[in-house]
Amino acid sequence: MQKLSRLAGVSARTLRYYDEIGLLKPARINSSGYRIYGRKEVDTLQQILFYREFGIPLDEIKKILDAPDYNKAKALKEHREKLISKRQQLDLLIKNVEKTIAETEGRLTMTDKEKFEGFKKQLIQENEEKYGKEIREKYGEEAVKRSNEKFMNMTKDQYEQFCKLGEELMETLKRAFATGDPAGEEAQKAADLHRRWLTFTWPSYSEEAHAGLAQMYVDDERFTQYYDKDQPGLAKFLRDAVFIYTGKNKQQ
Amino acid sequence: MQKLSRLAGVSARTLRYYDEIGLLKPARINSSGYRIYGRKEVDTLQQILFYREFGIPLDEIKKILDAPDYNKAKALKEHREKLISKRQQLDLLIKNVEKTIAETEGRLTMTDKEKFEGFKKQLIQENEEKYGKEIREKYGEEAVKRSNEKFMNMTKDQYEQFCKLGEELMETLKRAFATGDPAGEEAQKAADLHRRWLTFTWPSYSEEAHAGLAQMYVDDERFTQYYDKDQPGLAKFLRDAVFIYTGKNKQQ
DNA sequence: GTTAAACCTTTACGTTGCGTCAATGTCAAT
DNA sequence: ATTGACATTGACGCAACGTAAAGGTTTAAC
Repeated sequence: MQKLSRLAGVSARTLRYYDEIGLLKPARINSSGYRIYGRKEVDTLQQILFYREFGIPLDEIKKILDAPDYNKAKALKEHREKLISKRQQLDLLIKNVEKTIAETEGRLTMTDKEKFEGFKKQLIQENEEKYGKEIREKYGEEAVKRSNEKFMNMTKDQYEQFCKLGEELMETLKRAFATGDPAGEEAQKAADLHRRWLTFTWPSYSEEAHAGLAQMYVDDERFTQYYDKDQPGLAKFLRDAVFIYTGKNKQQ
Repeated sequence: MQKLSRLAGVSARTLRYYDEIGLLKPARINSSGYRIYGRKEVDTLQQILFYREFGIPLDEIKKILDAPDYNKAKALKEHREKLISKRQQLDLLIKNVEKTIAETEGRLTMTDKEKFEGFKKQLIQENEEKYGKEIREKYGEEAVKRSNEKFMNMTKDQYEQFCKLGEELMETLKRAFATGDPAGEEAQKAADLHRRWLTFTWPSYSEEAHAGLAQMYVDDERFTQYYDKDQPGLAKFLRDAVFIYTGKNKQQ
């Protein structure tokens, strides 16, 4: 019965399985086919679980159970050997994986170390200086940390995509600005590119955060300066487009 | 085809399985249903094997294969984490097993330390003094070492059995001696008990060694003394019984 | 007394990565 | 035509259960 299963913390299925493989037979079976377990079976089950915790396969447990004590000790020692050799294999695997990781990173960072790695750090610092405080205040220390982590872990490929996306954004944005319509097709495409650009460095995307950042582009002059340097009004235009894109239609 | 399987060192079954799960589809299938693999597939297989060596499950490899490079590196790192946590679990298991082993041994040696452990050591010394040299000469240093090791590793239960068997042997031997017939039922029973008694401390049993030892009982006075102390002639009688038991019927 | 909830049963498929038959078909060489 | 090497699909097996499915039993509530 399930008293036993709950008592020992194993599933009923497990008991049935142990019965099936002959590891733990019930004391008797009543008229309606129910398995009835007695005190002795409880003890046996405890022993089974005891050995199972060590990861000893069930068929070996079966042997151990009806073996004298000295064989039990021997079995434990043998099992220890198996575990140890397993760990050695694991160690080897880990070593190899780490070597491979190191190599891949070596390829990525060594290829054009100054250009890529230098740029990266610089950009992070800029990122930190520019938006860090704001984002920190708005979304907490954790978010910034995760964002920087994500950026630090970017590979060269990702970084190149990121840059390309930034350029594309700028081009699209300028074309959209020429139309003058922040709800227009081009402007919305720019807003979408901006979202994709963001998700490269942001750990998670939300419309609120996106809209909030867009507003910051207008409020923070360092931002405004960056977007307006060629086309005055570009920051405001991007904000409007993003507001529409995110559904935050200016009512904030 | 099997060119590929041999080339890459995997079985044909493996290739079929990889096809089945969609991990590596052949380039095409010819008119009679044969799988044809091309250059590209060879490369892919190499990659698969590369990741497989790290113990990465096949469905993850599948994901990794059609993912960009930066995700491959990420996957490796994630896998490393898994391996490390696996190793931690293993370490825990090993620690527990070792603790248990230590406890069991503690119980065995502490229970009646002087009585059992003292006896054991004394017996080993006696054993060494008495037969050590002879056995060493006859069967080599290794055999003695293994024998002593086996004895040292005996548990209390085993030791008790060993003693009981020794007593039973003596009783049976004396009864057999009274019949005067070394080929008789009682004498052969004694010889068999002697064999069982030996296998407690001998790493392996052979009829030659058994017969050799029985002869030693007669040749070495320390042995003779032990067996003859109650019944003069007992050592000789045991030797004769063992010779018959082992089939070495005196012709040596 | 009926009915539902809780518990039991057997049967059987799914999991992972192939190994290992079995039964049968195809290709190249003798 | 035959033989041997190689191919195919299909199926079971492995460890230790989880997870239904389909149905019988017990117990408690109404």
